[in-house]
Amino acid sequence: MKRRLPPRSERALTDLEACVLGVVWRDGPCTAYAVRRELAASSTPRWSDSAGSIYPVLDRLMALGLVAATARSWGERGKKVLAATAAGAARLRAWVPQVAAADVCGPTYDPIRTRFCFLAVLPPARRRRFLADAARSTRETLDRLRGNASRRIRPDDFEALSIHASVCELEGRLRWLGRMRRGLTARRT
Amino acid sequence: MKRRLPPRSERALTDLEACVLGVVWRDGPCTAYAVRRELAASSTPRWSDSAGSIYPVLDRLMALGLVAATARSWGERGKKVLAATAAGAARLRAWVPQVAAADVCGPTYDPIRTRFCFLAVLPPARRRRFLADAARSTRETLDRLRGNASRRIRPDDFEALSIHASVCELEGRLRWLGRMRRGLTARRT
DNA sequence: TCCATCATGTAAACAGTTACATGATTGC
DNA sequence: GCAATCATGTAACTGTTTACATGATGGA
Repeated sequence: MKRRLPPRSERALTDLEACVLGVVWRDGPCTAYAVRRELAASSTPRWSDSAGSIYPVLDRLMALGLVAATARSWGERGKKVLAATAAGAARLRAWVPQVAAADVCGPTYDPIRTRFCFLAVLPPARRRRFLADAARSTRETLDRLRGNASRRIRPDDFEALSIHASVCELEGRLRWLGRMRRGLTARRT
Repeated sequence: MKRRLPPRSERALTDLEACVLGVVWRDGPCTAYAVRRELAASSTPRWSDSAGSIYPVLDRLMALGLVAATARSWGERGKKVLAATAAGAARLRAWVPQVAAADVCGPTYDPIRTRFCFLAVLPPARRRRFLADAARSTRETLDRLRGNASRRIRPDDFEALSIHASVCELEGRLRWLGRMRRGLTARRT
């Protein structure tokens, strides 16, 4: 029984690893706590803000030599100030442009769409309600995002600019939901 | 040290569990293998088509009484024909409309957007290339999806209709990428 | 003085992936 | 006869989450 998983140093970074590396590169020098807060505040809460995920990832990045820590005295345990190394920046530069590969550019996973696939399980009246609820909830999020996006954004603040991506995505979803709604209503008569 | 995770029967279904339940409900009676093929063929390959994920999930669903299996003789191990129980259909009916809750209606996780957030790590010329590559790759996927969506779709085939959601999403992404591209180019001069 | 926030971690549980393993059936 | 597909699973691993645990700092 031969297991030959490639050693970690040869494997591609996971999205979480790359993301943490990116935050350290962009915001560093900073503490692990700050990274955690940053990820939690992200408009897409893909990852939990738990310590249990960030610290192991940072340990891995340090073992790979992509992130370096310098100790500062603080309290009993001290604190570590993190920064991306030159190798870390290079690794990030290699990771970012990988868009053609695999399924990076395909449709994303959308819980609404997944639920919609099984809409036949609901009676017709509740199908319409589903679409109405989804549209309302999406519109609420959209309004909130538009509020954030209307601020003045520096042209190199790519994270802030990325809010526009979410806006366009949700606008697309609303168009789709509207179409589906009209489809259901048309058939009702 | 008290660990009190709620017992499985009280916990909400994960999206994968609900999805497998949904496929069994919709396509059943069918084998586990057919469910696996179905998930693999899904336009959003969120989950791998591996046996190692499907069989444990089906075991859990059976333990919960949401899916029932009847054995058929086939080869040495036999085969199991699966179908959703009444409780399974009820559970699915409860799961589908949960759209207001939590982050179901927020922006999805988009690897492109995540990469974009760290675009500052690239020199300006490569930033433009990133956007061009992402747009080309997205357009390719979009053309393929539009091909599928142009077929005649029965009005209650919600899975087929859900392709339109992916189309709208990718159209939204293209609009965003175009805007970002113009933004970069404008500043270049 | 007390509370929110800053700060660092660990242990257990769990979900999901990868790789391995086996065999039957069907069509060329 | 052989390859593709149908069919069912297991074992090891790994990444992530949940919950627990501790303590410092600074402001009300």
